Amino acid sequence: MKLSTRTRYGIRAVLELAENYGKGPVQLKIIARDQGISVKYLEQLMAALKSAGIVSSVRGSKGGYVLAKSPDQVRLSDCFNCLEGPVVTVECVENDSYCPRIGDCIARDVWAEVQIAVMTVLKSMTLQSLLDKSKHDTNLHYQI
Amino acid sequence: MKLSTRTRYGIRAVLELAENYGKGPVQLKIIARDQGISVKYLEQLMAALKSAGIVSSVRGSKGGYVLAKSPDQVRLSDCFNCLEGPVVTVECVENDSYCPRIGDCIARDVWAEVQIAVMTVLKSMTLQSLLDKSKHDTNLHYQI
DNA sequence: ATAATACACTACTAATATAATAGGATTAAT
DNA sequence: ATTAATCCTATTATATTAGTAGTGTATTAT
Repeated sequence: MKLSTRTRYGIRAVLELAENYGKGPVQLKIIARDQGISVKYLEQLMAALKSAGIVSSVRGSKGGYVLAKSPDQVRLSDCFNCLEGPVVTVECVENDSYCPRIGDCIARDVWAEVQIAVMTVLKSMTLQSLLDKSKHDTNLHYQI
Repeated sequence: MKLSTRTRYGIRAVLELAENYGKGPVQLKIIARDQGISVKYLEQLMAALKSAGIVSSVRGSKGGYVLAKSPDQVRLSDCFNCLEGPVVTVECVENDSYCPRIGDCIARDVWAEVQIAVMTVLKSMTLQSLLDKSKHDTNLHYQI
């Protein structure tokens, strides 16, 4: 149950946008440089974040990306869902009609509870709450 | 963050052993048949569970596997760790010296909290508590 | 003893998913 | 027009997961 680079990179990118909220668009090449990610790969992550309504883009010269909402409106759970997909993919947890034993199955309960626990943590965090936590530090790069 | 078949199958197998606790060894071919898993694949999972001290084996004719402890002594977290590895693998959460920014990094806090949340759920469950939950049902197969 | 049974160990292969790269199209500012 | 940026699609490389195969070893029943 490893975290993909998609999610790790994507959340670092979104945190960088949160830092620059209200200061105009940030270009991909800047984020890519700061975070040590390829521009082309980052493009794909931003496309996903964009269609999820988390960021929006400004095309053309002097363009870039901005957060689509204020940092306190963006939950980590939204970013995670968008980048990583459902928290714990066990088909029967997502899809009630997947398995006929759904009423009886013990193991399903385990994964369902894990799912809820992770979502609860991620829903409780916003980009703003994360920034607040570390406002005493300067020049962060969220290098996970 | 998908769950591997190793973990899904392994936990189903262990639950089957829990059901048969005190009734002598259960053969791999029986578990494999019940759970719809290949014997050869299951062998590998049981080897891991054995070296983690969760199950033990009886070799030779009439042999098989048994739980090494009573079902209320086996936490789901133990099974999970053994089969799946650390809950959320983000190197910096496991290894303090991986990244120099560890003191500053915002994102790391996210994954550390997720890790704790998942472990808390899994530690709170034992094989016995799961069996108790479904004692009104007969002939379960934990078909996730 | 010997045959049958069942776990033990190691290596290999196939399938899938992740991670990343590449190239060209579109849009906007100068 | 030119430049700088996002947008879109396809392709490739790498890693992981899932599963198969074959041989070895211990134990029991006969």
